[in-house]
Amino acid sequence: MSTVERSGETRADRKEPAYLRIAEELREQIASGQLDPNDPLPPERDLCVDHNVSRMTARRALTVLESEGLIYRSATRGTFVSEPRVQLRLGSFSQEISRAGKQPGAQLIWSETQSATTGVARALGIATDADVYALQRLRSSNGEPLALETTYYPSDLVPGFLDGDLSGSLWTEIRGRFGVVVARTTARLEVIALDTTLAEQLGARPASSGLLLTRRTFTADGRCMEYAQDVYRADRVSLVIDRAVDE
Amino acid sequence: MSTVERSGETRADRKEPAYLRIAEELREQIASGQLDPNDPLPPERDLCVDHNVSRMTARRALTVLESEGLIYRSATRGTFVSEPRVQLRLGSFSQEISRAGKQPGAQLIWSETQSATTGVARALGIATDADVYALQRLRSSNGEPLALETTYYPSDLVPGFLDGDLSGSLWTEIRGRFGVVVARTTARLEVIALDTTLAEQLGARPASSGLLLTRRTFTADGRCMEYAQDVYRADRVSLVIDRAVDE
DNA sequence: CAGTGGTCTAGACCACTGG
DNA sequence: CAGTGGTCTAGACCACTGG
Repeated sequence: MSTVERSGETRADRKEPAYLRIAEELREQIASGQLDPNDPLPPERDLCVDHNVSRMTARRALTVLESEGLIYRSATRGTFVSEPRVQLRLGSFSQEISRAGKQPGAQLIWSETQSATTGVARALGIATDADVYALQRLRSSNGEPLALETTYYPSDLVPGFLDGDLSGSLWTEIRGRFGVVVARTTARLEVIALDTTLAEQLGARPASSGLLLTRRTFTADGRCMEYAQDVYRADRVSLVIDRAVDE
Repeated sequence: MSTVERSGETRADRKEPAYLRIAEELREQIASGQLDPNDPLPPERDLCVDHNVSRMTARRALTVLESEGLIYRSATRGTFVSEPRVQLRLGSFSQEISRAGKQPGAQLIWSETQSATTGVARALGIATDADVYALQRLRSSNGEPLALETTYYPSDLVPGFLDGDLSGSLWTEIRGRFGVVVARTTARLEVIALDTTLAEQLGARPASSGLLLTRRTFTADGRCMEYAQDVYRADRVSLVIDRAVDE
C-alpha cells in the first residue's frame, strides 16, 4: 500500500473519529429498539463497506460497544446485542437472582482448609498460619456466569463448615448450623481488567472490565467471620447498595 | 505490503497473543517497582522494536494497561505510570479526600431551577413539573478531577438552596440551613463507557471506563431529599462501602 | 523541528463452526 | 466450505508540544 487517500467525505465531521461515529450510530440503533437483545449486528466486513472504513476501524467501534456491555461477540457466529444487565443487591446473591425470577447457581470450584496467609489473617483478624476454610464458587443466573467468589472463614468459628452444603447461600448455612448471625459488612469496590484465567472462567474476553468487590463480614460482637473477593462481569451486572448514613 | 512473514520466534508461545504478553511484561515492571508513579514508559515506537511487533500491536498492549488504570497517556509527552487509585468512602466525598490528607474540590459547573422531568420526579417522589433545584459539580482531589456529580433537590424542602454555599459538602449545608438530616441512601452502581463530553470534563479518554453511581438520599421520615448521578473515573477511584446487614 | 501519541489503511493468516 | 471474529503487519498522516 502506498499513500493513504482520504475518500471524498464531507469535511464537516473532521473532528469526530470514525470509530466513535460508527459506535454512536450502532448505539442509537440498539437504544431505539431497532435491534433487540440477541439480534445479530452486521458482520464486520459489511460495516467496513457501509461506513467506508478499514476493518481495524470497524472493529474498534465494536470494541467500544462491547466495553459498554451493549454487545457480545462470538468468534465463529458473529456479533449480537446483549441482554440487559442483571441487577444485584449487595450481599445476597441468591436472594437477588431469585427475586428477579431467575435461577441462581453456585458451582463449587474448589474448597479446602488452608493456613492463613498474612493478607487473609489480617483481614479476618486471626493469627498468621491459623486454619481457615477457603472456597471458590462460580455464581450464575439462569446458567449465565456472573461472578467468581473466593471466600475465607476462620475455622474455629464454623468448625466442619466445608462438609456442609455449599451450593446455596453461605450466610444462611452459617446461621443455621452455627448460630452465627451477620451484622455488618465492609466492601471495597474497584474496576479491574480480567486476566486470562478469570476471563475464561466468567466466559468474558481477556482484559475486559470486571468489578472486584473485596469485602469483610462481621458478626454482632464485631468479629470478622468472612473475607471474600468477588469478581463480577462488569458488562453484565449492576450493583445496588442500600445503606444507613451514620452522621 | 505482501505476505505476512512470521519472524523466527520460538514456536512455544503460539497461544498467548503478543499484545497480552507485552502487557503482562510491562505490568510486572510496574508491580515490581522498577517503574514508579509518573515514570515514563518507553515510547511506542521503541516497544515495537524491542518486542518485534507492529505499532498497532504495541499500542494494543498499552491500551490494556490503560484500561486497568495502571498507565496514562499524553498525546505529546508520552506514556506514564499512574498514581495509586484514590479510595472514596461512599457518601462523603469531601470528608474522605480530607482524611487522605488531600485537598477536596467542588467546582460548580452550573446550577438552576428546573421543572422535574418524569425521571427526576419519580426518583424524588414529587409531581412531574414540580420545581427542583439542579446543579452539577466537578469533584476533585488535589486538583485532579475524579467525578462529575449532578444532583437534584425538591425546591419545597430546601427553599433558596442555590443561593447558598455550593462549594463544599451539600449535606452539611442542608443540615445547617434547613435542619434536614440525612438518614439513608440507596445507590445503583454500574460500569459505563465515558462519552466524549464526560471524558473531556474528567480529563479521561473517550470510551474509557467510568463508574456511574445513581443514588437517592432519604431523610429520617422517609422523604427523598436528593437524587444524584455521579460519574467517577473508574481508573482513578475505588469505592468503599460500609453497611449494616438487614436480615 | 524532533518526538509523541491518535487515527487509519488495506490487506494478511488463523481457528473455529455450522450447514 | 463459506463465513465469522481474532490477531497482526508495515506503513501513512495528523495535531500538538517542548526545547
